[in-house]
Amino acid sequence: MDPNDWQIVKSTPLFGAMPDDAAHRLIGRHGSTVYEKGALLFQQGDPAAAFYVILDGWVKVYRMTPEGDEAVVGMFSRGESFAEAAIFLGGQYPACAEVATPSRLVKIDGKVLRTMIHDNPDLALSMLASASYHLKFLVEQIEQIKLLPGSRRLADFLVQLCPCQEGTCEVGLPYEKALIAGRLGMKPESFSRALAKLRALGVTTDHER
Amino acid sequence: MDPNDWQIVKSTPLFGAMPDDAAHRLIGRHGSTVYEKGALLFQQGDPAAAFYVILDGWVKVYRMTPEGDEAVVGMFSRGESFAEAAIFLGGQYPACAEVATPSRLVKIDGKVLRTMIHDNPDLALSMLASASYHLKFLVEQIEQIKLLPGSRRLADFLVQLCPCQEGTCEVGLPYEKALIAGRLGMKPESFSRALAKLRALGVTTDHER
DNA sequence: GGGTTTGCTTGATTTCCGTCAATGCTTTTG
DNA sequence: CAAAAGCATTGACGGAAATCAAGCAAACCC
Repeated sequence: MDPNDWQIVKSTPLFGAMPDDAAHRLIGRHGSTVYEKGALLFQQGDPAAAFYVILDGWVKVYRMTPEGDEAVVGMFSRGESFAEAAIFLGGQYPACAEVATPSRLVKIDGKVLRTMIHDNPDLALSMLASASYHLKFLVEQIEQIKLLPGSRRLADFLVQLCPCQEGTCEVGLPYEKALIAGRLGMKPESFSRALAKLRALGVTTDHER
Repeated sequence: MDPNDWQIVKSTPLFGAMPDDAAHRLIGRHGSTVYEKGALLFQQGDPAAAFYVILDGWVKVYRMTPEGDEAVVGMFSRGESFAEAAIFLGGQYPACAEVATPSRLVKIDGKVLRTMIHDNPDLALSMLASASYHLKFLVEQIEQIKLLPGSRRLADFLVQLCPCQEGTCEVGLPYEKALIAGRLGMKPESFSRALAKLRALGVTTDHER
């Protein structure tokens, strides 16, 4: 595996706390895989056999209703892992995952992970930390959806992207606007209007800020 | 500890997978505590030192905005544990917890838990299962809030309470209506109207169904 | 038992957001 | 280069829910 990639893997809370040889064993020999935009990684109900670490790109995790509507429950990018929790949920992914931009991912086998946890309790603690982090994120997302109007959610989202604390700054949107809209729990049209509202308060836009 | 209580504790996924002596050590000597309605267990930002198992009653877990609005992110009752994840989040509770009905709880020290996980890897696996379950629950809740109208959410909530699959049945509401409203992501007024809507479809109400 | 408090319902109004539809812009493709 | 496809914006409309405010009922308390 490329040393750069290795560094990304080691930057995750999960692998960071793990001895190198254990990490090597988990990742296995195949290393990373390249996926094109739109590729389906798994669907809700599929047997949960593996989880993923992102080396590059963005992945959308969402739920589908029988009627075909979708609700985005998470967007993940470089240095993040997702679907670890599904490994422990008794067999099935509770959501779907789709590649949102061209991406490179490392796929990690669930069975190997379980046996390794059994041997290495510290690993379990970092898995718990990772799961807890995702939990906290979801709790915050519920709070936002319940309490804040859409334009406010968008504003918060943009501020989170800003590298600087004060003054003006410019950020590139990480992925398609329709996707951001989904992530924020609204339709693309509402997203546009929310952006227009912010424009009145000094937000310029050229696909950026 | 009362044998009845002990059975409840053992019915949780967390303690069920644990040898009895380990469970005893975790719970410690004090056993259960009685809380009255409205008691604050912890607030977001408090140092996360312990988590809880419910022997009786209901506990509301919620987030507060600086403006004072609150968003309920979970309601827990007999046989459930909550705030386990916070133990692994680096020190702070990400939400508040308040006793919603008179309750009896067991408080479990986080440090003891961590050292025990270190000694007992199977325990880690059941903690992960428990955390994953909460995660899945939150994912489903986000889906519901985003995609379903309030009256539909209320209907689903009532159906979940029904013991029987078909025919008519009668259920007592587990806690105050305003709280149910919060749990479902709406205001008490909207809750009332949603109930009125269902009444047109054959739902009678006398504080029950 | 009268008075207060608390919880629930109802009404009128407003805001927000989703839907449907039309248009412009950019990118792709033959 | 022109045609087509995809994405973003904008407008008009409707429905759902929040807000403000009032009315009712049961529970609680001297």
